[in-house]
Amino acid sequence: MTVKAQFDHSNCEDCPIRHRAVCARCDADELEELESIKYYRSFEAGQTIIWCGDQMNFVGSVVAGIASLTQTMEDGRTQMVGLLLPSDFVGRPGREAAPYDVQATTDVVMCCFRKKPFEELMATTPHIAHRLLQMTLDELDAAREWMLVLGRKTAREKIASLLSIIARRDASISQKGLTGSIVFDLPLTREAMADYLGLTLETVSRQISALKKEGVITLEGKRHVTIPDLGRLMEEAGDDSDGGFLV
Amino acid sequence: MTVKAQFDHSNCEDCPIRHRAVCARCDADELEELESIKYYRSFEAGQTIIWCGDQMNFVGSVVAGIASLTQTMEDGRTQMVGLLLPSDFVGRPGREAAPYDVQATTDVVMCCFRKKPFEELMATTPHIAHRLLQMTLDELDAAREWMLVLGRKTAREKIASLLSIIARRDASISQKGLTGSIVFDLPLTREAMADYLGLTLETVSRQISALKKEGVITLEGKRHVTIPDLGRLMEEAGDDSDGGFLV
DNA sequence: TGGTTGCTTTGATGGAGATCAAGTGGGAAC
DNA sequence: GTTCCCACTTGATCTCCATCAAAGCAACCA
Repeated sequence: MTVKAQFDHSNCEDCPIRHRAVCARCDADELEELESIKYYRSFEAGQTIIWCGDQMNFVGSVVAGIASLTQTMEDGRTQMVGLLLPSDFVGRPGREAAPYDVQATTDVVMCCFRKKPFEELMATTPHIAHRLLQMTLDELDAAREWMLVLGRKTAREKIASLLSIIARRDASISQKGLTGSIVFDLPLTREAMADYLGLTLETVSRQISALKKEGVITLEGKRHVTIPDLGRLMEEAGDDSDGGFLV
Repeated sequence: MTVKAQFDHSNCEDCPIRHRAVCARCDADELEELESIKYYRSFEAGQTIIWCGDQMNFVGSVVAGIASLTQTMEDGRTQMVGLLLPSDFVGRPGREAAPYDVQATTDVVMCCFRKKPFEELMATTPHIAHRLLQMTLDELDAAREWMLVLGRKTAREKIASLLSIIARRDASISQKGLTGSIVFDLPLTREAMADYLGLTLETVSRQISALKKEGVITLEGKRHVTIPDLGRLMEEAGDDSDGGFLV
């Protein structure tokens, strides 16, 4: 087994997969064990990747597309509790059952590792465990920041918060306009946004219309968004943080 | 260094400290290193243990009392994002700054470990890192379950959810009544409950009065609560889960 | 004893967002 | 081209909770 003491991810920029957790390409150079237990799975939009309560026999990272973590009450009320963008990790080493549904919001490609071998690898490779702890702490911070959004922000602020998260997260992938404006396609339906924000889809629609009318955002069609001034949007979100934790 | 491969916490029942993370007494038998870097700190109710953004130079567990994790917006709106009961762990190995305020809700005693030595210990003691990962995953699950409460539950359900958490958490400490009823003292002011639930203190007060009038709970004074039927309360909370993740 | 202070309760009112209900528009299938 | 379907928008109304305001109550102090 050849394991370097430290990961060097300076070359990850070229890696289309960009795993934060276990970059399938980058790490492969360092950990052939990872490579050997790796496989890919595809899911169609709307498909449920993991059902709440199911046995989980793999962990992995989202390579392409968007997946969501969702909790549902008996009467059907649902709350999205996490958004998985490319490079985000899925799975709980050391856990049997999934604590919530994982759904493909768009078409999704995942890079998976069978759980058992991955856990064994983790046990023998301290820095993978350490990396996983760091990532879990990031997720925890994101979840807690989102609790502020859910508990205390107005509908308008909630929308602005979500848009600025996606903008900042997407900005690294999509092009920034010449004037510094950010352009991206909303990867979520109004209903999915509502589920994430603890609102109804009608309220989401109304607030987006309002932001559009006031020039905070521009819409082409229903999904193509331009944000001329991210600072303005973040003010609308009541956002004093750098948003580093979020999603 | 004498480190057993596995922790045996079967004797923790007698341990008043009951650390889930690093039981100061129990682990001391196994890890004298932990003992050597351990110290205690006391905080008065209302005192801020850690300010958001501060350098954190220790990690530790709550030994007695209740602490809360709080986020505050510029305009003063605040949201509690976590409740730390005795045995809960505080701190982010590998992190510099605290992501939110930690406040003593009641008088608090903490068992602390200086961060640097603790991290070094973690690096050389895989199962401590593993234990920390498990705990962080627990916290993440709790945070996400709370997102459902904040996003989708009514005021009444929120109150019932909070009461049943405290009841289940406290039940192991306080006595269960003869009829199976649970008795405990609310460790939070109405305002603190409101901050946790994303409500106003008036709404909290009204909902508690309503639950009392309908016999779901009994109040002696303002804080002493009896829950005659936990099942009933959990129905009120809209709670289908076993609540295993929460707090 | 009376006053202050902090926590809590209760009442009256208003508003943000939910709910119910049409209606729009664009893409795919026929 | 027409039809259907789905995501979305917009309008009307209602309701739950926030807000503002006042008062109750226990502990503590002078």
